[in-house]
Amino acid sequence: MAELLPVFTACSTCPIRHRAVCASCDAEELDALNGIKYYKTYSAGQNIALRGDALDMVASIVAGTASLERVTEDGRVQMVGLLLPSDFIGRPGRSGLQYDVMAASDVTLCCFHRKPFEEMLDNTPHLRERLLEMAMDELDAARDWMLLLGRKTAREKITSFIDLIVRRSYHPAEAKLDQPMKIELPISREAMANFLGLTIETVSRQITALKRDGLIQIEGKRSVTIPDIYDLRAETGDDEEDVG
Amino acid sequence: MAELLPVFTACSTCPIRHRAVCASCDAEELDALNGIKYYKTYSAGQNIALRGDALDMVASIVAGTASLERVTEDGRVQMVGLLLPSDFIGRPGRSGLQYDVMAASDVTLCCFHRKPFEEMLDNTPHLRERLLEMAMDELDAARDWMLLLGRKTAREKITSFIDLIVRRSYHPAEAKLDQPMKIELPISREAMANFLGLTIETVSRQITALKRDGLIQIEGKRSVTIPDIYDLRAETGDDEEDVG
DNA sequence: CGACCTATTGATACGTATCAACCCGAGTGG
DNA sequence: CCACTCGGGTTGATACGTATCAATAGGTCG
Repeated sequence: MAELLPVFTACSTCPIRHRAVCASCDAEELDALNGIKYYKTYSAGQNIALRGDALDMVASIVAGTASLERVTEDGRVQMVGLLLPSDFIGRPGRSGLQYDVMAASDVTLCCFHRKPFEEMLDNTPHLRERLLEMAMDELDAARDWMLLLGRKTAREKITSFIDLIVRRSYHPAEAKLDQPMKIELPISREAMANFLGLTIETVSRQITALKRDGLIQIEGKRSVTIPDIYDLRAETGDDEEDVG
Repeated sequence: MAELLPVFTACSTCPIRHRAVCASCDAEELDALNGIKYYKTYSAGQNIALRGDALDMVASIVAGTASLERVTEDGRVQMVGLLLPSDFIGRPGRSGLQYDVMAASDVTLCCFHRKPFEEMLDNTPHLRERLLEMAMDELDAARDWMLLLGRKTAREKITSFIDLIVRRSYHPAEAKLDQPMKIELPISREAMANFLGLTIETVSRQITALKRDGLIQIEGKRSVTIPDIYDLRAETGDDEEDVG
């Protein structure tokens, strides 16, 4: 099931080197991190850790997609975090997990045992600085997401999600917004439903409707082409104002 | 409208001294902060800053309640942050606001101009450490909130909100959970609706229903007595597991 | 080929939104 | 001191969007 994933040994060749928690570390700091890291892989569907567990590591996602999920007493599931490569798992200073961490696809993690990582945090201002930056970015993203969950229609939710994946798939500099764009949905319909606070049936129906309306084309189940990203964004319900 | 609020001049007598961003500062660091702080008040309903504005300060809430809000293009409003005393406003390293900041009641802020505060961050490890801690706490809270917005029923949303206010109103140590508890709702019905992703009418109806069911008693509009907090919590939809 | 999993499509139910009327207390002005 | 207005809140009737229940389709693997 899990295809063999390459093992990266040198941080300098790491694909997430410039976006992850180590992004602003200098060569010396990187050396120190390099000494305590280890890689770990999970296959799609596996849970990486469960709510209430003591997780004695923190990690960066090197490849694949993980999700954070919360569940009601009677089993309704809400995704509360979508973690793509370079995103960070775990909370320094606290080992008790607040949510389930799931591998949405095959996932490779660059892990650090909690203790040595926390010690490094104390000695490495760059590291804590970058972690704060990332936490605040996630907080902003979480707030966008709350608007989506609380106030958007099913159609707006789907278009917003596709736009989110577009934005994470293209570097802003190299994106050609006036040409058709193509993305791979990183998660299944069920995971999308859990992300968006919908049922799988509603997700499916809305995707069909967007296809019918010519806003997207679908090849297979996961591959989406957006003929005009502006047309799609006009359906997200978002204020146009370009912030951030 | 805005009653006169006391002006605090010494950090040592500040009511939020031990919970705010300055909580883990020592006397010397506090002195430095004290030198650059200034107080500012807003009256209920005023907006403190709007999305897209450049906010050249950061601040702690000393008294009152503020909210962060996001709005769709056609005016639907979702609250994305509920800021109570000791909570922090603003983002070091970025002046462009991602959301509107509103005074939900009369509010007193302890403000710092952005530049000197950011300089202090660089020289004061305790400060950045505490800020990271607070950002991660808010992230956890935001994720609970996402479960609420995405998957909970109206009744569960209301009971969850009341429980949230209970938890913020009583220090865990001094709370007597087996006795009736009394709180003041810090925000209007409309603000509750925007917090919970509901309409004001639904909020009103659910409160009436909880009253009818004997789970709460209401005096006036804002004062709520909870005869049995466990009964109320049984209605929140939350997994009982005590985490965090 | 059959079993299984994911996704799609259809019919209906239900929860919350919407539209509308009304209530209540506080301010305001005659 | 009463009539009026205004904002916030409650209650009622109905509409509508999404959930639910159910059947079917398509792809993959044994």
